[in-house]
Amino acid sequence: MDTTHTDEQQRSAAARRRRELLEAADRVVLRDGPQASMNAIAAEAGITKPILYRHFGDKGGLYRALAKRHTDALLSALRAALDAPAERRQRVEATLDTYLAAIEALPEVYRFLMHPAEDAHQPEQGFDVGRHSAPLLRRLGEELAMVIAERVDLGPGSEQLARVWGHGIVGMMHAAGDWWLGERPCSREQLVSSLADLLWGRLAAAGDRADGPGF
Amino acid sequence: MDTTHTDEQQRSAAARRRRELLEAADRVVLRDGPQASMNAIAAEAGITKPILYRHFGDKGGLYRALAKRHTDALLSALRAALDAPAERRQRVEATLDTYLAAIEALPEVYRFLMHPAEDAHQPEQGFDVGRHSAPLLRRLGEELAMVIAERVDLGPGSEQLARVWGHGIVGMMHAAGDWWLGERPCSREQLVSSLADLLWGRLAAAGDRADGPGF
DNA sequence: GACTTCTGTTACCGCAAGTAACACCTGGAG
DNA sequence: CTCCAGGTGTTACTTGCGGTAACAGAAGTC
Repeated sequence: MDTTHTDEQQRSAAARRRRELLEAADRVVLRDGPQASMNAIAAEAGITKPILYRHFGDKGGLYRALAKRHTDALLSALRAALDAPAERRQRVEATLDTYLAAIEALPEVYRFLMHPAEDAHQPEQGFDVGRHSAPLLRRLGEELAMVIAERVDLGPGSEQLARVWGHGIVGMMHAAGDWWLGERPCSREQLVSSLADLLWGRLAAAGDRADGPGF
Repeated sequence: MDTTHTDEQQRSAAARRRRELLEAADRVVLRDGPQASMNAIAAEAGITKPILYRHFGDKGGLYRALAKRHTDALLSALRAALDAPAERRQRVEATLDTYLAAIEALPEVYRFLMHPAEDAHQPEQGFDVGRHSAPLLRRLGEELAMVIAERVDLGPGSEQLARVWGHGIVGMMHAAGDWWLGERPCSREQLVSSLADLLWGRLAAAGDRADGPGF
């Protein structure tokens, strides 16, 4: 082609710019929390607001682009743990541990993805993360359901059972991880094995205590 | 004791007013979704903004008061199911069913408690529910942990195990319920028994499918 | 009648999302 | 060389929210 701007060059330039903007947004969000303003993000990127809006449409669009990066990274790590060649319990534990290690390593990213507007000292402006955290959990749940359905022999109604379990297990992992990240009541290994024990029916198998009719 | 305003009368009048305001806020939130504005709530109550602020401090205060009502109601229903005299599996199922019945009966309340800013067509102003949904789930998790710890014989480390399980089970129930409420893929009874099966270790007990190394 | 206290109001501030309108550069077309 | 097209970027604005003075009336107390 010619010496100058072809369409492809323009497109790749735009994509590169988009990546730069996303990285700037990432820095600001990780520094200021989820209530980072569009002005602040634009300033971090060295530009002004309307450019952000030209690239991402609105704040939700920017957020979605930002969340997709992290979400995809987490998902591929989980898939790897889930597909490793080992027996079931080990793989469940590895998957739980991968998730917990991820949220432990980058708690700001995690909080940004899952919790809207942490410290709203001023008004409550902030990324509407709640609306988008559901999609992440849903994706995880569906993904896990697929894996369960295609690997475990559950008899009739297996598909529905697998989906219920997929979402339920993801929710268990998420809630326990959220609580653990806040209080750090035990080591990661302990948490992993406790959760795996739960999934392995230890609650059902345990005996009642001396007092009361038992749980 | 005069003919008119004693302190107690004033206090009870203030409390009654507060209840009226909360009921108005409830109506607006349930009609307009979580992004209901303070102006709209004040208008519904037949007054103007500053009065709301005198009563509740700020928007978060109003939200907390609003959430506490629903949360307390849900919690007492769950406690009843959890404390019923029956064997463990039946009580687990009854508790799950109570929770699911509650969110099924009043999905708007549920969404308000759990999901921030549903339809932000305008900006993303809305109640910062995410910050407060965590407390609800935490309360549920801790409550369940107490029940488990005092009823089930778990041997050494039982307290930590019970807390992990409490939060994990609550998260499982929450995520599965959220997904079920959105997609309605099966009946409530089916969901309940599927989740109970999961807790009873059916995932661990199931065999591998013909292909692959098994999950 | 003055003083407090509770009710309520109007009018404003600050700040954030989002937009319109304008300015600049750079390369190709007549 | 000039004019146009499409990208970059800007300033300045609107709208709508949370939140807050500052003020006004009613009613009981001294």
